[in-house]
Amino acid sequence: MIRTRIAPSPTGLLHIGTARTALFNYLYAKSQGGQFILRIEDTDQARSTQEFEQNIVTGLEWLGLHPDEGITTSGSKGDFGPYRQSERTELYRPYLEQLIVSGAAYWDTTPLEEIAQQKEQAQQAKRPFVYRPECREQQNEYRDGAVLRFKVQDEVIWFEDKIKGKIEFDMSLMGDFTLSKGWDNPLYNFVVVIDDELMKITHIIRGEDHISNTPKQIVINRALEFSRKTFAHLPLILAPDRSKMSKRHGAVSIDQYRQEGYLPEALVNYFALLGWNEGNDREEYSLEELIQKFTLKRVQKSGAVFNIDKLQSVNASYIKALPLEQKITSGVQFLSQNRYNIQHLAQDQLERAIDLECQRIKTFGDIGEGIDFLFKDPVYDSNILLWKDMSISDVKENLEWVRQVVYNIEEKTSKEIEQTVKAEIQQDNRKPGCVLWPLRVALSGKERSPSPFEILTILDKPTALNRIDTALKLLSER
RNA sequence: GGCCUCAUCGUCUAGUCAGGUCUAGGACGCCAGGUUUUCAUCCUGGUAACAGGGGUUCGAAUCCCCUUGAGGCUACCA
Repeated sequence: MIRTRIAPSPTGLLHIGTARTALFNYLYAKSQGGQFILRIEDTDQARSTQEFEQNIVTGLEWLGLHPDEGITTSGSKGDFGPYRQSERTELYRPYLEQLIVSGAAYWDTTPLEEIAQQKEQAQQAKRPFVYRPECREQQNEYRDGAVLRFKVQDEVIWFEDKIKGKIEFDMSLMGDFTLSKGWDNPLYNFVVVIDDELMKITHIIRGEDHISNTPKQIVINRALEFSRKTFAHLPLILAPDRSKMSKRHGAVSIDQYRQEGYLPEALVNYFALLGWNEGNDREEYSLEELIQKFTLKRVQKSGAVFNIDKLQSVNASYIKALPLEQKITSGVQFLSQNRYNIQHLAQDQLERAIDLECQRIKTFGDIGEGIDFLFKDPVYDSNILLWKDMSISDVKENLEWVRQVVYNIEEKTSKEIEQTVKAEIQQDNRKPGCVLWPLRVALSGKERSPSPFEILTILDKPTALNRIDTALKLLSER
């Protein structure tokens, strides 16, 4: 059974990099009929919080990446828990003891300052610094303030990365690294090996910033005689300057995208294509389709710049493709969130407005700006009522004329209204633009908006006539 | 500095493993045209790349070497 995991630290909001790594773990597990586990790595008690954990767990589920095991919004589940490292401390001690007994690890009380000094000396002498203290060969016991170090052997450690291929490390260049601070503070590289073994993880899929941790974990894993793990290191998501994505580059938390009105399906689709493709031109995939098609072999080797324009374009097409009910649900939610007075509109009018606006927006966060005139009378500069080189009297004459047309309209759909109005225009020998531009501006108060016919299907007739009167009044005051 | 990784349009990428069908394809962006009263949508077209240098070969984006560039890691954080 293939088992993969995502093991975030709750030291911040769910990061897009973490989400993407989770997605690839999820896709690989599911494509192989395996399981996907969510473990919380909160050994760093000082920086970890409940809130961040909650944010990560809900964020992943919002994306549709439901773990088979581990921490979920409805609590912990699975047979290999606990799934929070902070609740696993007593599990680690026997393995620490085992490493000491087998001679693979030793206690070191060398003060930190002394090591730093040695390091500096080596650097000044332009020699690589490899920490191998004399006490590594002594049979020693725990003393206050001691750290447990792994006794690194001179050898070449290599592994076959499923994405990058063979990667080798000359361990004679690596110093003895720390496994645990005293008995009670086991550190990342040690803990992760124990947890992955105990949770029966088979494939470790993570960001390539972990490549240099891999040889450490391999030697620990081997010293403990654990089963071999398969590694796959994902290319990183990069900021536009090609450096690692961080807060200074703008929105990096899934939460932010959620609040701005991105769809989880769009995010998933975009992230999947950021570093993976099927080998053809296809770009649209549901989560289910990704599971069908995903292979580690087709994951890109190099980092990918996160491009917000592309994400927006993907999101826009997902919004357009949404079933009407979902457009309405999300539309209503974001309109109220953005404090638009949607009560002013009858339900069916509101629904038409949202459906209409979904053609134009890139994110649901944008909804409202373009149709605020539906919720309140617009305030605008009367100059924009003038189309091209029309005179004020010309505009007034056309508006007065079209007021009568609007007054007589009985049709309900935009298409029917359009037909009727255009027929009238033709019959009266008018230029469409001279009528329709001022009408549209009078109704919307905007230079850019949906068509007047669309607007007329949403505004009730008294409001529409009222706005035309307002426009006429504005023109008279000039 | 040391170690590791990577390298096709501005960006995401197809093509590289099994060299010729590549005057290098798609998407986003941008530009132009069409539709439209406007903007958006939609449709059509265009723009733009094999990092450089050596090999190997009849033939290299594709294989090899070097250079250059970019990124990651270098904790008693994860």
